[in-house]
Amino acid sequence: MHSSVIKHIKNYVSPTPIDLQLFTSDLNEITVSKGVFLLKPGTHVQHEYFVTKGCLKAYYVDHKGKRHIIQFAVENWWIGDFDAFNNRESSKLHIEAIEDSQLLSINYDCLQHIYKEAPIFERYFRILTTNAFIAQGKRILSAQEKNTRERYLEFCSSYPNIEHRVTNYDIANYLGVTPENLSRIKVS
Amino acid sequence: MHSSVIKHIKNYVSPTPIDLQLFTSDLNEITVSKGVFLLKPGTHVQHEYFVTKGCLKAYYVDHKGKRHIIQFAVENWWIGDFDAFNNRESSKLHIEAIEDSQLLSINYDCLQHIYKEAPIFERYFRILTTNAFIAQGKRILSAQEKNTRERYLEFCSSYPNIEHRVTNYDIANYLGVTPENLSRIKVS
DNA sequence: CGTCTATTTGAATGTACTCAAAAGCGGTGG
DNA sequence: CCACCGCTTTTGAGTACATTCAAATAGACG
Repeated sequence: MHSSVIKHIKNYVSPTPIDLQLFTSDLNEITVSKGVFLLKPGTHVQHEYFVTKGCLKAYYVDHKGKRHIIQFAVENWWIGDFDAFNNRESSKLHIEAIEDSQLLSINYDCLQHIYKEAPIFERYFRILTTNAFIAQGKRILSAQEKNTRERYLEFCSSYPNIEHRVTNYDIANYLGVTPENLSRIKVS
Repeated sequence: MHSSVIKHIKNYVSPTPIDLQLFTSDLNEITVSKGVFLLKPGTHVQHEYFVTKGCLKAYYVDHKGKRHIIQFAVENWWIGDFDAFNNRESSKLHIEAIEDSQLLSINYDCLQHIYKEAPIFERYFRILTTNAFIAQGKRILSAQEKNTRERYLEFCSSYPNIEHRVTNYDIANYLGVTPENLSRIKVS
């Protein structure tokens, strides 16, 4: 039942069976239906989540009521409010299931314990975070350098098939444009 | 001579003297004058750099010849082409000294050796990268949510005093606006 | 002092935005 | 099975903000 996360881990590092046992014994399985919130603003964030099935979105609602999609997560992605989780603050994000989904959750204190006992996971998350940081840097560059159409096409190729799982409304908010504008560029 | 990086490390983790000795023995001191390039595109990236004195910028030149500032680095910041460094690719960035600067460099192979011998540095860089990732996420949100003036003021407060060390031209490129536009918002 | 670069100002253009409304689509219940 | 409801997508018109191109001014550095 933890096979997908084990496979993911082994893509990056080579843990011993004991390391893996330590890690997976702290995971909990969660099932959420489409439309259900895993997290809402103001919550004390105790967990991060690995998606084994389904699709979710994390978004921020600004002071004008505008929604900004921080990330989508499909199978084999981690999702959470990383700022709140790591800095022990209350959440500023909504995390909502876009499809019926299955997740594995890891608790903050458990993760600290894992880091202490099995530093290989320090390495695993260092590598994941480095990759995420690099990808996010490219997202900034892309927003500065490219127009809406180019960014939309880039988005579709970097999250394959996601345009069929997610509304244009959400994609527009991810790209930082209005749904009207995204619609227009798709037509012409 | 490595005191500033040691102090920085101790802000995040608690290495043993042996760990520190291992780390600092692999550092090399570098002095660069204003205007000198530490890195140019197409170079095989072997090092990342810790700034002990001075100020540098990392930027990308796109296919239209436009410059995009990826990051500035002042005292106690790490700078480098993280994508190229971590993925063993050739550089896509320019890194240039804005002031006469002093740096400590760490070699890729040395760093892998350090990770193996002293996993505490795996932790150090995991924490730094996590913080950088979170800060960068805020930069994306800020660009979507705020206008140029608000972003400029935010920039000045998050990099204190940097507006006196860096040209408006560079700040505009960092913010993803034209120098003309930045000039206008500062007047009115 | 002269040159080179950075900054400011001006005018015209363009892209994306807002507000508004219509059309399309999917799901639910009668 | 169809009618209705809510949400998403599309279309339209007017507006705002940043851009481009051009030129003048100011500042830094040798």
